[in-house]
Amino acid sequence: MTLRVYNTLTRREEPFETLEPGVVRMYVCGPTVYDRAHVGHAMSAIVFDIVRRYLEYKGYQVRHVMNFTDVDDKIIRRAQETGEDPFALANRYIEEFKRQLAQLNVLTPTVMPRVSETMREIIAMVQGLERASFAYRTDGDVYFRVRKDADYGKLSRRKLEDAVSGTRVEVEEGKEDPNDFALWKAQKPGEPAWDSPWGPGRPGWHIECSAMALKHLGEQIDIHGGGNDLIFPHHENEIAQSESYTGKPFARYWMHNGMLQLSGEKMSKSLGNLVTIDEFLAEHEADVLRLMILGSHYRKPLAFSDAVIEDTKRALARLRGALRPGRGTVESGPAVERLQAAAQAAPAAFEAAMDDDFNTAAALAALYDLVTEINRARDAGVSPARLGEAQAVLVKLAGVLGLRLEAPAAGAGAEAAPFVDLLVELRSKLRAAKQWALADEVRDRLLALGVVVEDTREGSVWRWKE
RNA sequence: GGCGACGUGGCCAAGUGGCAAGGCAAGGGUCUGCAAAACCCUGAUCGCCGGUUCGAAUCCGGCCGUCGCCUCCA
Repeated sequence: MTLRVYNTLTRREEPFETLEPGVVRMYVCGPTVYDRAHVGHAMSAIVFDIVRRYLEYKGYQVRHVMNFTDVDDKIIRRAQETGEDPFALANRYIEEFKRQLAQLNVLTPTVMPRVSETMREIIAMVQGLERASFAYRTDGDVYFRVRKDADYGKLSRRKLEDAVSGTRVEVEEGKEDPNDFALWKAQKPGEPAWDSPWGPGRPGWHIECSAMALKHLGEQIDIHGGGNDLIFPHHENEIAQSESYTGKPFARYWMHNGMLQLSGEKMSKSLGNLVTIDEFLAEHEADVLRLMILGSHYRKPLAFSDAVIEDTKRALARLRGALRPGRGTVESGPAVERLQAAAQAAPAAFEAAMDDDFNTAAALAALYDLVTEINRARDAGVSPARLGEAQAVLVKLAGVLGLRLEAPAAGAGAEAAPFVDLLVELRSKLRAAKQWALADEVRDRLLALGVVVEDTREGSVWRWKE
């Protein structure tokens, strides 16, 4: 099976072929670091983490670049409001986001460049565009000449005329066309600035990504990703700049994830309906957010609500429950054969789903099917060793999706375990003596302390409550 | 106003021409002293109306509804 990927540029699913065999160059737009990151940012990072993990599972070497936009109007404004140094402010949020990515089990991108570290390349690129008359200057500003770019609008399928008739295009002094966008902005009083051929100033919003992709991945890349709210104008403008500069097609596949919806609306700062990553992680595990995302297709909007979170927690408990050891002794026979057949079939079903434009919901269904078979086998008394073979497949495939499937490490768990063992053992004696009331009280009170006790045919087992 | 996406059982959500995945919830059953977990079973004429087709959730047209982009946005 070959991987097929939906390409926003062509609005179709296409077979995935890389520019260089075995290597994937992937650029994903990271956040503008002026405020705390919310779960929408996490979603984007997780979606492309899954893409990366699956590509690596398929044997590709992935060069994954995710940028930080640390030079920007909003950062400067925020810094002016708080009196903080804009670089210090940006740096703080960068470190915070990196920590959150690690907590979310997102593999560290190969490179995480910043605008402030890419200034030389940005300036060179603007100069190149100016030389080729794709750019022009007005005072200390430099604009991209949209009319000069014949296929401008091909990603968002927008015609220049449509935008012109709209009322929202801001009219700025000196622009030849309202659709022209800034490549370089002249310094205003109190703003940080870099020296350039056009005087002190800073880059416009879109040029950074073009420059960082060029610097770290080359003139042409395989995958360019981001949220679908970036299609226009950000990615449209990136294409315009990069392709006008190099004369070559920029990205082979444009991938865009859908937006997280909170009470039916897109989660965003302007609407104020957001949940920060730290707020989420304070109450739920990282696997919960990831499993929510995996449950639907990455291109579609995803419903985010307390009800969905709670459902997902229970679904996660089901996945984890399949990893319980069991105490059977059956080493062969129909139950074992059935389990082995399921374990063998699972990877193929999983890959078929993932090969179809990363259909994680269908891939998860393959995992749940395996879960059912493992549980069946356990009920049928299959030995821990035979069970373990199938469980290893489950753990491996879940790992490709970035799910850890590890129960949270209970704080004082290690020290408390012998005491819980003792209580459970004593309770077993009570049960043997049919002292039901006392036995039930022990179980109830342990549950209140976060310990789940379950009685099986082979004896009582316990685990920390999730 | 322009561009685009979506509407599948109580909820979340796959499926884009051939008997409608999966998860959660609900009901019934097995097991159990009880419980929990697990397993088995039960349930959808796929927004509405037309059309194409031997056959449509899936293609085409219309309508209704929801959402996104067009300004910063993952």
